[in-house]
Amino acid sequence: MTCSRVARESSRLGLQGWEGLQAFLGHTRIRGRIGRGEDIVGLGSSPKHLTVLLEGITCSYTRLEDGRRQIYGFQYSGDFCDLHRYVLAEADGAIAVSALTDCSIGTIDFEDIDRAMERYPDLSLALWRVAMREASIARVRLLHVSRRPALQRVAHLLCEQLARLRAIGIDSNVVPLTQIDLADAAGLSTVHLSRTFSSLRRLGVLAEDSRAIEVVNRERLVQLAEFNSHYLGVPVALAHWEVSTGGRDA
Amino acid sequence: MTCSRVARESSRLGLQGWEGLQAFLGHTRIRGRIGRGEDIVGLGSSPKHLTVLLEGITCSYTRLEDGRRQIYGFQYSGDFCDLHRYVLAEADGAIAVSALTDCSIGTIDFEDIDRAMERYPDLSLALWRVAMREASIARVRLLHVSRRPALQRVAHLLCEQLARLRAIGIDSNVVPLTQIDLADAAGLSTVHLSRTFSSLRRLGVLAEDSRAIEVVNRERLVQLAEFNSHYLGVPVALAHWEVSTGGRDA
DNA sequence: CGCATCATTGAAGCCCTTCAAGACTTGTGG
DNA sequence: CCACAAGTCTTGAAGGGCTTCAATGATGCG
Repeated sequence: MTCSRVARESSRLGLQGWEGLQAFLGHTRIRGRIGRGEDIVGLGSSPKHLTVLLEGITCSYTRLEDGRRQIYGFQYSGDFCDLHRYVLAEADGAIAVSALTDCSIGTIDFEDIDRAMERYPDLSLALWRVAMREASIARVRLLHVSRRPALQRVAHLLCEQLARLRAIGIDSNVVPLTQIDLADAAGLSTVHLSRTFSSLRRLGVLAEDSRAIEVVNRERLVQLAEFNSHYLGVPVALAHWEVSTGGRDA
Repeated sequence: MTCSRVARESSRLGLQGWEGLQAFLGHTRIRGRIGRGEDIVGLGSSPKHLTVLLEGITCSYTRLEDGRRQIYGFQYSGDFCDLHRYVLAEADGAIAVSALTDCSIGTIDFEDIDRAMERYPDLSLALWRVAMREASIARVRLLHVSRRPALQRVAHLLCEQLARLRAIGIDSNVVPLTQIDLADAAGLSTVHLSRTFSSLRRLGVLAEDSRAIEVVNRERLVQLAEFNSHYLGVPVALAHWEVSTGGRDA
């Protein structure tokens, strides 16, 4: 079941050939579980394989000397954790990935990717496209952090997470992150993020009582954020292919 | 002479095979001159070709409804202006490119790229790598805009421009941009950027008198910015290949 | 020479940060 | 089952970095 997520992710992001998809994903090795808070890809490390998130939520981030964290993006079930490392392995050791919930992960050796791309040249275009979507997300975040006040910035972040969750089949109104995570992604202090949440509750966008981050007025949220999901590259047709990795599931 | 810049850019960014390089760059068509301030790639448009900057400086940016501009990156002679559009043509019409100085540009049809990549599969990896370097720059900017005060942010931006200019053979202490451009890239108001420049002059980093943005103490600037050029992927060996595009030079 | 662009400086004020303390939740062990 | 600890969230108060508004100076181009 987790494996189908990988397929879905790949399919929705532009992998067009079924064969290439198989060739690529067939090499996924189930690696087992990672506890919440642990690093999946460390700051200095550069393993020779790609990490696939099978279940759970992770974030890519860097830490400043003083310990503050900047989150570049979130990964959900089926996302690649460190695709940027495939072409810039040496250059981009500055980005780490850590588990925000308990996760289960798989890996695909770079060598296997190399070989799959030799047989299916379109695969590299597909992966390039996936990587560029992440880049788009970072650019949009830059725009908001740079130019938008906290309320819109947070609203946009919430919209984005809901849209991405929906894209992998989770149609919920709850954003499964902590305020701390959102603050580190939005470039705000946790204190001010909490105050921003108060405003959003007062505006009737977030649930007043719920302990979870629950959106009760999606339309208003989108409107506040001036959210346009275009940059997420949500597909026209969302295929739901099933694929077996043939792995020993942990 | 402008054409050699294209070759140099490509070579320094990981294009390893001479043949693939030729096959790719041979399709460059000289398009002529663009005046300062003009848009090279508009906000809604999506032409079916790649734009190569042969001479001059451009920036990629988006504009908010109120007219404010966020600059994502600068392009110098030899850089691609809109490589992101090759794999995400539809999705990323939100980014425009405009000329910050008078420029001369060339184009390469997407179709020609497709064909070159069929013959030289490594070409797609090379271009992917080039695109990822841009993404790295955007991520580093996000980090600074999000977490660093104006002084360090501006210092870092200046370091980056000097490093990139040096990488294309321009070893100058002058950053050929306006304060307005830098402010829009750093996410600061022009007023505060001007004040930040005052500080940098008082610190002996920028020239006191010069009207241009002239760095007189590079070491101190790097130190202030905590600059590490790693993310720019500066090559170990910087080849200086010459290549003729065989075009009618405008 | 006049006009547009760019740069500088002052003043007022707001958004957000930091510090600090307390409430609430969750899980863990006695 | 309760006590305790650790993590998360909330709220208040003080202060600072940056923005906006406004006016002026400097530069360069037709």
